[in-house]
Amino acid sequence: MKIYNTLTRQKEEFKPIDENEIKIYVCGPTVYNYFHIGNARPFVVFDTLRNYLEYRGRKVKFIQNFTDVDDKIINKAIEEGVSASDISERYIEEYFKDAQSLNVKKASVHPKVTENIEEIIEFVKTLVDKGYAYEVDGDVYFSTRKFKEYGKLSKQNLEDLDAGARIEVGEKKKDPLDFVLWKARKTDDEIAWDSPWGMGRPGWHIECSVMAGKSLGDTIDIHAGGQDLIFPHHENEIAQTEAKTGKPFANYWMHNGYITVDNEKMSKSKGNFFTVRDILNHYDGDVMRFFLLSGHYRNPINFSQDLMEQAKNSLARIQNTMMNLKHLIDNEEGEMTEQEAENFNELLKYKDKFIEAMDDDLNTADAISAIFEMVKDINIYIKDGSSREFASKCLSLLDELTGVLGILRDAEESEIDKEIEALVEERQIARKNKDFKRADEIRDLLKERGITLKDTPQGVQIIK
RNA sequence: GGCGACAUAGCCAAGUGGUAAGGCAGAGGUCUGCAAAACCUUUAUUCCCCAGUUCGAAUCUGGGUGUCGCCUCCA
Repeated sequence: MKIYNTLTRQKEEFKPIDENEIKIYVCGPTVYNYFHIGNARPFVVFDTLRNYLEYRGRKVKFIQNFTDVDDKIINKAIEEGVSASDISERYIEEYFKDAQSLNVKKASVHPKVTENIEEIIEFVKTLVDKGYAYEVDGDVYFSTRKFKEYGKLSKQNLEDLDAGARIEVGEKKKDPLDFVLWKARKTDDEIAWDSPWGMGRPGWHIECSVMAGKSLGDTIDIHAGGQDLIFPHHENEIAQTEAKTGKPFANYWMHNGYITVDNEKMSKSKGNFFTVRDILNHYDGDVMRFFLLSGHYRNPINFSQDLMEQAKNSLARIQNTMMNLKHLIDNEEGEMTEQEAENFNELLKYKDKFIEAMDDDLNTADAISAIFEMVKDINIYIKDGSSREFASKCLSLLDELTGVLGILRDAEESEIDKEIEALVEERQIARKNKDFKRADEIRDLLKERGITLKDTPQGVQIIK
């Protein structure tokens, strides 16, 4: 498969370090709030990458951290009069709920910063010992200019960065380009750990370097995240890690594009965000996931209700075909005819197209169009009914491909209660007697209760 | 100022040298007691503009225009 590598700014053939296990690290959320759909994009995109690699027979070790100590968490804790860990624990739990709604699987490991303090201190100590970092009044900073390749990911050079850099109030670094590895505690009640430099806590960038290295080793295959992390976060991770190990940190860097609202980047600081929790009140997680995968992951996607409606309607097309196939499986029998075997064979070309698209830097938009083409052909093939075997094989093929994208999970087979069964039965009798007034009455009645009836040659199809 | 992305139908969106995929919405039709679903037909001589390279450009090159982003916490 080909992957666009931010490091080289081109698509490259993906060659794992270890053929038997692919190592992926994705920057996870700072847990101080519900996450918004912009945050959700990398979760969904890289979960899809993982699904696809596994679908192609790879084993994947997938790490996604939780930043559970940070100014924002501390501020929120003060605001609510609770401890920082109360806040982070709460939103980690909420993360898993929303992730599940989006069909984002748990990572192989979800490391937390607070569980890696010792390793972080060790890491910082090594950098100080090697002369890459220095301490000032309990703060420890990384000497950016000492790392000769600084800027290689974001393609910035030090002089240009220098011009724009600023020293924030309270910072004691020697050079505006230096960044903090360890922060001294400011007040006595602030969450802090003991260290060679006194009580304090880790800076933001160091945690990912430490947790990635701990779970995956010095060099990993793919490091991924949102485009806004390229600079400074990922640039700093490279500097720290490569200064320490002398080896490349990650072979491939993948970055997803933003979600915009009215063509502006959605972000917590701008306040123009929609949380996944909130959107779930209006749309299924499946619709949101489909929406997020309907464009290429590196392009920006605009978010609006209108576009969510489009996504919902598009997805319904695939859904309908799958429901129709289920209905056939329940009501038809028999094995595939020769013609059906031939037809099924024809469908496999769309599976090839799907794989080809996904192999090309995870082109989910093209992969989805392959599914639509398959859906169209299936609809034609089953127009006048089909054998149970054919319907069943078509359905599992669709399941296979939609499963890789993580859309259209099998809905729970909800029991049809006796009362509804009786009404459907009554309607059938009314129809037989050409009492269409009563038949339509019943159909409308059930519609109000969220149940749609479709009269097919194979009998009544009861939906939801 | 430095670095970067994007511009394709009413909307969304692939396509990166060989003559414009797919979806949504709209219109007409077939099927149906009527519906629903589905199917058929229909919707870009043209891909922001100008110039160039080429037998051939939405795709490559140069120059514009417009939009957005990173350089400060941010997915």
